[in-house]
Formats: sequence, structure tokens, C-alpha cells
Amino acid sequence: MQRTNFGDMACSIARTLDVIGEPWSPLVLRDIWVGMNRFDQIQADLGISRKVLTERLGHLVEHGVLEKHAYDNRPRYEYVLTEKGRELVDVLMVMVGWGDKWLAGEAGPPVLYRHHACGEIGRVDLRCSHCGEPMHADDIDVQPGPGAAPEPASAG
Amino acid sequence: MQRTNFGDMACSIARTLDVIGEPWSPLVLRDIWVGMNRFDQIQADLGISRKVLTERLGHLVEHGVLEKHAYDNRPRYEYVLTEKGRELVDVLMVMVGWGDKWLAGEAGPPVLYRHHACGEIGRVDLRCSHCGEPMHADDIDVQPGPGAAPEPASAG
DNA sequence: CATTGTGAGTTCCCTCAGGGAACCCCAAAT
DNA sequence: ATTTGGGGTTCCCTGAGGGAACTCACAATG
Repeated sequence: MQRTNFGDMACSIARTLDVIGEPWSPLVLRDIWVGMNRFDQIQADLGISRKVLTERLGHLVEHGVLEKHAYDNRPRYEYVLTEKGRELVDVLMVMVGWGDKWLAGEAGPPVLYRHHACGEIGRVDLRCSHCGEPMHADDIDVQPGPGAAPEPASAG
Repeated sequence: MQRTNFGDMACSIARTLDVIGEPWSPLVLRDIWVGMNRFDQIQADLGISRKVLTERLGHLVEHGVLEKHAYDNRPRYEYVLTEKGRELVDVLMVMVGWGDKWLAGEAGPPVLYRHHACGEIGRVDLRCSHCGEPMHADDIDVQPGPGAAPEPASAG
């Protein structure tokens, strides 16, 4: 719906929302991430309208997050994550972490992550790329970068 | 448009989207995070309709992400992040990281983060809570957790 | 050959959410 | 008494999402 164009704002959050901010887009991405690569699979899993799914897949392909590959002589396609798309999954993983902690309730988290490197169940943790210490909202100061908007303050 | 209710899905992504998935919500959160705590400030900064801003602030308060505080004898309020809300900012920080890398272009990132712990400009990095090694989409296997849905596989 | 099946969309109508602008309420300040 | 300003409401209009039916290209089947 998003009539306002977020992509033009000098803010990486708004720009990212321009790519996956529309309703259903993150869930479409999730499905493809976990191996549901075909139109009807995703449609059935999410219960999304076919019209909207068509629109979302097109949008994600257009933005280079997905690629559409033919897998048959017939007109059959599957959608796969690009490198850009796989890195976008980072955002989903952090959403899962937050949802698990604050919204899962009694039942506990719906899924668990087994980390290849250590073989254990783990959660994702945010750390500073420079020093490796935890990095959260209160651990940083936000300051203008090279691509900051000229006058009206905006927050990246 | 009679949105499908994401909050009822057995998926922490969908549940998180139920809280901040609506258009504008992440940008409202961002504004409050960087210190724009008042209705008219946010409205002017984002160019959002006042009606929608009212609705979004109410929704975020209702879900415990924001608190509404009177700051005057007059009916004046400011919105502040709760602990739950501050942790939600993690999601925004990762969105910023992705947007900076893939969408910022020539101009470079609109904002920079200075990390209190080390004093340096840093980005946020995802690591395994168990072993501390990098943790991204390809570094994990997803498996059902205690709160998984009974039959239809869901990923989240 | 005609029929059936299937994945991947299109098309159509209906309702409801977002945009925009005007309006309202309350408590200072003048 | 009137103005100002923050914090919303109310109104109408447009357009996006839901849902279901329809289409299209090809393969397999009888």
C-alpha cells in the first residue's frame, strides 16, 4: 500500500523497507529461504492471494533479492535467493530472535537454529564489527555519514 | 483491505510483523530511537498522515514497544521506547547494515554508528550466541522447536 | 486426437486501509 | 478574550489486498 516512496529517503531503513517493507514480503522471503521455491507452494503455505504473491515475487526479483529460474521445458519456475537476498535473511533471523524472546509465550520458539560451525542450538547475537563486543540500541551514537541528507535530519 | 492476521501464525517472523510490519511502523520506531519523541515532530519528519501516525503509535504502545508519557501539565505527551522496544531496534540496525551495503550507492551510508565500547565507527555483525562465530542464512539448519505448529511446516 | 492435469500466473469485483486536508479540544500565554 | 500550539479526529477519495474464477502452455494419458 505504501503510497509514499520510501526508496527515495536518505535512510537505509526506509530504503530496505522499499524492498521488503510491503505486506507478506518478509514471509515470502522466509519461505524461499527454507526451501519453498515454487509459486503454488508459497501460495498454499502462506494463504496469500495469488495476485499479491505475483506482485511481491516480481518486486523481489526486480530488486535483485530473488532470481527466477526455469526448472522444466514447460513454463515452470522456481525462485532462489541471490547473495543480496541471502544477506537480507539476516534481518529475518534477528526478527526471529526478538519474536522468540518477546512473543513466543509458553510454547517456546517455533523453530531452532543449529549452527554448522559449532553444531549447537544457538541464537543470533549482535556484535560490533570493530571490537566484537555487544552492539545494541544503547551501545552506539548515531552520527551523519557521507550519504546523509543535506538539511532535514534523517536517521539512517 | 482486511489484512491477514500474522500474529496467529506459529512463526516468530510473522508475529514480529504483527507488531512492526505495518507501513511506517519501523520508521516511527527509528524516529523515536534517535530522539524524536513527539507527535508533531515525527509527523513532520516522516510526512506521514496524522491519522496513520495516531494508529501506529497506539498499536506500538498496545504491544508494549512504546510508552506514552505526559511531559507537561497541559495534555502533552512523548513516546519512549520500552526495553522490549529497544531490543526491537536490533532489527532496525541490521536493516541499516543491509541497506548501507546494497542500496546506499555512491554517496555512502547516510549515518554511521560510533560504538561506545571501543569508540570506533562499526557496523553490526551477526554471531552465534553459543560459539561466537559468524551466523548467517547459510550457516544454520532450521529445525522444529517446542512451539512449532502441529502439522503444517512453518519456518519461524 | 481429445481429454485431463498441473504449475504459474491474470482478471474481476468488493471491501477496507492509507493519503490529505480540515476540523476540534485543551491549556498556557498575551 | 483571543491567539497559539501540541495532539489528535473526522471526512472523503483513491487504490491496494482478498478471494475466486479464469487462462495459458505444455505433458501425459486413454
